[in-house]
Amino acid sequence: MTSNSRQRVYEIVKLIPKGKIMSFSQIGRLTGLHPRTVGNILTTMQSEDLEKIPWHRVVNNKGYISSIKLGLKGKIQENLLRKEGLKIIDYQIIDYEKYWHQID
DNA sequence: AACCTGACTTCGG
DNA sequence: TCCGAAGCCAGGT
Repeated sequence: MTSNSRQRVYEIVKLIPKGKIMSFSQIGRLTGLHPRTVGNILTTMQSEDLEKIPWHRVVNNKGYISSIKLGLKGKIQENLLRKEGLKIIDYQIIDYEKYWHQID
């Protein structure tokens, strides 16, 4: 079910602390969804959810802001992450390995 | 039911 | 190390 998967993804993303990041594949493992599906869910978030869920803390496996493909949203994500103290050059988070949020 | 698509990953050269 | 191709599969049409 779509909304069911969506809620599972939201629950995980909500757990990411400020200044930390998670990858699509990490979230995929925790929710049992394919990483691409996680991305699909995040692209189709309603504006009401965008305010409540720290969607900007989700990046790809290489610490790259892949939402740049969507246009403006990518720039917004970059700005939000910078506000949380991350250094980013050309949508690539510097030293991204240090910022993974691990859930065991 | 079949086919298409994508905020992804992995692998081979 | 860097790129492109191949694999992936849930959702939408």
